[in-house]
Parts: sequence; structure tokens; C-alpha cells
Amino acid sequence: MDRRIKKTRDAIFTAFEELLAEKRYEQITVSDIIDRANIGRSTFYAHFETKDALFMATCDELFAHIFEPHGREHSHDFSEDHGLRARLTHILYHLKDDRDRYTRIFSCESADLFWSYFKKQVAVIAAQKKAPAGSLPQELPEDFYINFYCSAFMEAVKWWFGTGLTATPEELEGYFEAVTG
Amino acid sequence: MDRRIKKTRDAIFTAFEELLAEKRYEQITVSDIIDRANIGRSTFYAHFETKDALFMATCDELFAHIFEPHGREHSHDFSEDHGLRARLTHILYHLKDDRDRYTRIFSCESADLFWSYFKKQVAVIAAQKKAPAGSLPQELPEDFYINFYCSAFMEAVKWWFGTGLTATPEELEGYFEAVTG
DNA sequence: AAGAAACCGAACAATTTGTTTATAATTTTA
DNA sequence: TAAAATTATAAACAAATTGTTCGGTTTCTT
Repeated sequence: MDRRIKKTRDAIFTAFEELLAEKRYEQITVSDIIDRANIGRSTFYAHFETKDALFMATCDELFAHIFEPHGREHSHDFSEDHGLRARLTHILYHLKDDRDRYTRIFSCESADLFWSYFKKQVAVIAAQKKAPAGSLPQELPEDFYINFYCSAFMEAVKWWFGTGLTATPEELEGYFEAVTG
Repeated sequence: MDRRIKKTRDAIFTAFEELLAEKRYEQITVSDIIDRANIGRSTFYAHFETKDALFMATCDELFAHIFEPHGREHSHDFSEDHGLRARLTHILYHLKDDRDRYTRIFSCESADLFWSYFKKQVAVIAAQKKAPAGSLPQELPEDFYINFYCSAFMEAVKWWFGTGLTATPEELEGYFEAVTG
């Protein structure tokens, strides 16, 4: 890739992410971004159609690796849940490792798009999840339970970021398991 | 109240709600609203500081009655939870009663904004909720549990609307209780 | 070195926002 | 009913922002 392109894109992403840490998404203007990135206005529009497109590209970059199966989780396990749990754990560690970046995105005004993308991915991962037999007082519609399970995970993660990631990934997983059984 | 004021406010609300059914919130401009409502620009700003303020007022109107304590729930009960459960039940019945109207609200393009308002109100109602003693395998941070509880309720309601309110309020409450204990 | 690709920045029209003005219509009150 | 107060109005306005265009410059590739 042409170095000029990478240089410009990096400058835009960096400026944008810095601004996301300072202002709400709607309050950030294209002029803010190009001033911070120190590039020309037309250059910005040569790279991104709109500010929304930049936001989506930022998310795509951010999520590039977090949902990829990783290491041991690949191994086929007799327990269906074990692979799922391992992948969720992997996600938690990944979030912790890239903490600052994720915190910035999680606090931006349009974080809802991020959460909704995130949840969709979690739903794919957890698509096979079944309600633990016998532990619940009644039968539940399957899609009800899966949605509940994914949402509980998402809310746990949201809560985690809300507290500034004070708990460890293991502790958070403990909380999550406590409420989902 | 001065009839002119009510007339103007109604015109603004109606126009805004119509527009919400057509466009995303962000795409709606003040000019759109005043054109549709057939009022002067300065009149709009005499009533609402910003578009955001109008949105909040609209939510307050749309959800005016659903969150009000109602009937029996007022009675002081020895069990703290009983009042809360009764209020949540009341909400479900209210949703079912005004089914068409709420379906419209929750299927518009800016439904997320309404869901988020809804959840905030539920959080206020459930602010005192404590984790059922002994039923969970470990201690949880209190705000973690409250958020989990509210989110589970919200997701149950969303799921309910997703299925076109096929289940009865009692059934839905059964599902909700099955997962929250 | 030459051509291609990317960048620049300045200018531009078009929207949108929120304020201000002076005037007209409506409601309240005395 | 008449005067006073309140509300609505259109039009004009500055300021901010968006997205495009264009001629000229720098940087990369071959």
C-alpha cells in the first residue's frame, strides 16, 4: 500500500479516536478531524464518504480480531458449552488488553452501533447454546433463552466498562455465570 | 392553559411523531418539523430549546401513563419485591392494551431511542431491587445485579414485541422470572 | 526521469441552526 | 367591551457545517 495512503488513514483514525475521547460523536465535525489530523479537506473526502463511514471503518478495524477463534478454543470438546465459554473468555481478555481503545469507543455517543454489532457477533457464537437442563423452573422458548444469554453477557461487559474494568476477567465471568447458571 | 399554546404544542408533537415514522431521528431537521406543523420558526424555539428537548417531551407524553404506579401496587407490602413485580406486571398489561400504538413506536427507525428511554424508567422503578438471598452461587455487586435485572426485563419485552405479542403477559412474566429467579 | 497517484487548500453552494426583529392575532383582565 | 398581556408570525440574519470542485504541488512507482 502506498505509504501516503497509510499515513493519511492513520492520521485520520488517530485524530478521530482522540476526538471520540473528548467529544460526543455528533459534536465532532469533519473540520475537527482534518485540523487534528493535519490533512486537507478534500483528502478526507477522498478516503471516507462521510463521518459515519469513518465510524464504521473504525469499528471494522477494532473488531478485526476479537471474534476470531483463538488457540485452544478450536479443539473440539465433548461439552458444547466449553468451547463457547472459552471464546467468551477470550473476548474478555481481548477487551482488557486493548482497554484504552475499547473504552474510547464504548464512551462515544453512537456506541449503540458498536454494541449492536458486538451483540450480533456474540449471538453467532452462542447460536447453539441451550438452556442448562433442569436448572430452570420451566421450559423456555429457545430463542428467548439465547437472546437472554447473549444480552446478559453484553450487559456484563457494559457494566464492566462502566466500572472502568476494575474487576478481573475471571471475576466478571463469575458474575456472568452466577446469573445465567 | 392558553389554547394557542396547546394548539401549537400539539401541532409540533404530531408533526414530529409523523416524521419519526418516516425518517431517522438524526435526519429530521427543525425545518422539517415547522413545515409539517405549519408554524413559525421562532414559535418552535419558543416552545423547545432544541430537537433533543422535543424528543424528551415526546417520550414523556408517549409513556405518560405506563410508568405511573397503579391501583393495588400502592399498598405497602411486607415483601419489597411484591410492589416491583406488580408494577412490572402493570407495564406488561399496559403494553398489551395499547399494543398497536407501542408496536408503532418500537418499530420506527429510531426505536432504539425509545427503548433506551424505556429502560431508564425501568431502572428507576427497580432501583431498590436486591438479589434474591441465597439463590445465587456468589455475591454480586449490587449495581451489577440491578442492571442485569432491568436488562433481562427489557430483553424479555423486546423479545415479546419481536414475536408480535403472541405470549400472554403471564407467560412472559413466567419466562422473565425463570431466568432472574 | 517520467508518469501516476495522492495530497493540498482555497473557494464554493447548499443546509442547518438558533436569534432577533417588528407586526399581527388571540386571550386574559379589568 | 376595551385595554393589556401573551403568543404566534415571517423574514432576515450570522455562524457553522457539509460535500464538491479545481488548479497546483508533493510523493511514489516504474
